[in-house]
Amino acid sequence: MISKKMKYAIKALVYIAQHSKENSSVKTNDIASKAIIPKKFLEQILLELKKNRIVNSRQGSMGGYYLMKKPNEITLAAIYRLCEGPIALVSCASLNYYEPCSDCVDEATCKIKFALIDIRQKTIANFESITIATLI
Amino acid sequence: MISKKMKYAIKALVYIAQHSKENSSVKTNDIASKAIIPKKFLEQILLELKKNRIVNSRQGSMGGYYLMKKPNEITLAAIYRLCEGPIALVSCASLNYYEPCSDCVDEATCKIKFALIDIRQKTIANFESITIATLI
DNA sequence: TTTAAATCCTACTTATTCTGTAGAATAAGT
DNA sequence: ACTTATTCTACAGAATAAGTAGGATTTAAA
Repeated sequence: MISKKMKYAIKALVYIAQHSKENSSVKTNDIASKAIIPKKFLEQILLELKKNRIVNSRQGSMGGYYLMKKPNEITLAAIYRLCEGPIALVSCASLNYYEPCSDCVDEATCKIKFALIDIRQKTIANFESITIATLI
Repeated sequence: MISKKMKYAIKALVYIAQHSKENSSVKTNDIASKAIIPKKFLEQILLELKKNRIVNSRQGSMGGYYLMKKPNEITLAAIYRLCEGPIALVSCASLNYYEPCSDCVDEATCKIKFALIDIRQKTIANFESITIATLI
């Protein structure tokens, strides 16, 4: 199960994609009330999405958030990595966040590792097939 | 990422599958020391695997654990559900543990739900393709 | 029948993560 | 200046993770 953070992130991105017209931005307040997300929690999430260049923002009274990428370029995989961490089920099966298992007996012959690398590949493919565009 | 509990469960099941001969059982102590798993934690995990009829046990000095199913009948999906809960990423996309989202705006038209039901199906297929037999 | 060795059971602990809140600083438009 | 937004940092309460502790129970063998 994903965290509420990730669910809110998805809902917020979908909302922004649906409600931003040409050169416009969407306010945190609107997203929070319409998509039913605790506002102060949402602020933090949007800030993190901004740090990762998925959205950008304008401050001030005409401010708000807007997407920095096309909806079909924002994949579930990217959101997952941001909110939940590595997609791999164990660190030794991760490409970007590889770490040996502290309780590993023999990594070279560990069949669990190879099986979970296979799962990771399939999961990434699944997660990349879904984007904000498919959720609008 | 899976919990240590689940990783230990997998390792223990693999160890039992590898080391139980005809009518024999495997001791917690052996599993713990050879597979590098904290013993008291492992006890709890094996107890839970027993409650779920994946393993069975004998008490006493010749006691220990043995598989209740064939290795190829113990799927990653079953172990996951036992250790981590539902496979679905959100409760509203779960079949066995369905619950509506508390923050849902309109479930009937929620595209996130449908996308995550799709992900669930694919994940289940992936998790069922791996069994203890493939990890021996 | 006693004893040793194993599982079984319940409770507790410690650290971390999750899910938010609070409040002030900063920026921009009117 | 004033209003309205984002930005930043800190904090708090609850839940979960990852074990530990200690004894009760069961069984086989001496």
